[in-house]
Amino acid sequence: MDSLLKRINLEIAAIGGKRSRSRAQVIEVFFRTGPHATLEDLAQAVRKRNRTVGYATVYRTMKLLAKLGYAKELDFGDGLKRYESNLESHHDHLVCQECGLVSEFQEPRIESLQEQVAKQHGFLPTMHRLDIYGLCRQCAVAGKKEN
Amino acid sequence: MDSLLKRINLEIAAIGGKRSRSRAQVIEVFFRTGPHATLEDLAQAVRKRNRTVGYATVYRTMKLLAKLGYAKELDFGDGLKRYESNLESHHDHLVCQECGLVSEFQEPRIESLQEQVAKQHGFLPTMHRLDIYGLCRQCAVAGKKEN
DNA sequence: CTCCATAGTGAATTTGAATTTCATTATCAT
DNA sequence: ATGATAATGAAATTCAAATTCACTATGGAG
Ligand SMILES: [Mn+2]
Ligand SMILES: [Mn+2]
Ligand SMILES: [Zn+2]
Ligand SMILES: [Zn+2]
Repeated sequence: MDSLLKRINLEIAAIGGKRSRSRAQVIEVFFRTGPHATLEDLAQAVRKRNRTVGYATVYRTMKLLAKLGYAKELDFGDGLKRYESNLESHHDHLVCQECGLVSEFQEPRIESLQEQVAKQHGFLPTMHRLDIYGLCRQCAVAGKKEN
Repeated sequence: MDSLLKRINLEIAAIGGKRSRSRAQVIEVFFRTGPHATLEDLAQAVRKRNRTVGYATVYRTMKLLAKLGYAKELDFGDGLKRYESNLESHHDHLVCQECGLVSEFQEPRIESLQEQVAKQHGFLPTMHRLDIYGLCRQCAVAGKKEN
């Protein structure tokens, strides 16, 4: 974590940036917070530790982390941007439309089929997004009982 | 097309709605326009035919078509809502990050693997979104030449 | 160390697509 | 025809996100 922050600061310096306490705090909170946190979530968590940090800095820092490749921007269609660490391996998402639970999965066969599809279209893929929406186990069971 | 509008009007009546000239024009333009049109695109097209139609009516009508199941809302992450007809069969999208070209594909093996994944997680899927981002054939070629 | 160009900050403001409001008009069952 | 109410369009509002700007902090040059 400390070495991670050091590495990030090096990269920031490499592109002509300086260090700052606020930004370091945002980065630390981000990597300590669970995945799929909204900007609001992150801002709350940061400001709980240091009230003086402004929303703008949280927003700017997350954009920066995304640019450097450390964070991924997510959008599950609820009008809120979410972020997750890009250090863990690639995965896709199951999003519960009832309770908002987001779970993750990996399916190499889907990944490879996507590559095939892209190739067939002469398309050079750089990323993809696969979100499956529906009801999580809990909410599916609860829904059945209501009938 | 005419019978489609009639069918839609019947469904609208069934839920206590009335008909209107403006709405009929929006619906007609929507089904005549290519897929993945933004709300702005649709509003422009409608107003080209009839200046008096307000943006609000275009927006409301598209939301209504989505609710009735005739239109699908799309979001390719550029901050603009897009709509496509839901009468054609399901497909996913290849989105060029350079020129904006959106192409479509169907891959039943991916669809079926998604079902499997959902089932494994006790998840009851209602829909999914798979977008592959990258460079279309044209832009990939153009990019190579620049190096 | 001191200087100082410039990156970073946070409060406040702005942006911009989408939605909502509201007074008016259009639809349609009776 | 009448009246209840759905639909309209201009304008106002919403809201997350981005931007502005006066000020502060950083860090390389000398
Ligand atoms: Mn995730
Ligand atoms: Mn499509
Ligand atoms: Zn759930
Ligand atoms: Zn292209």
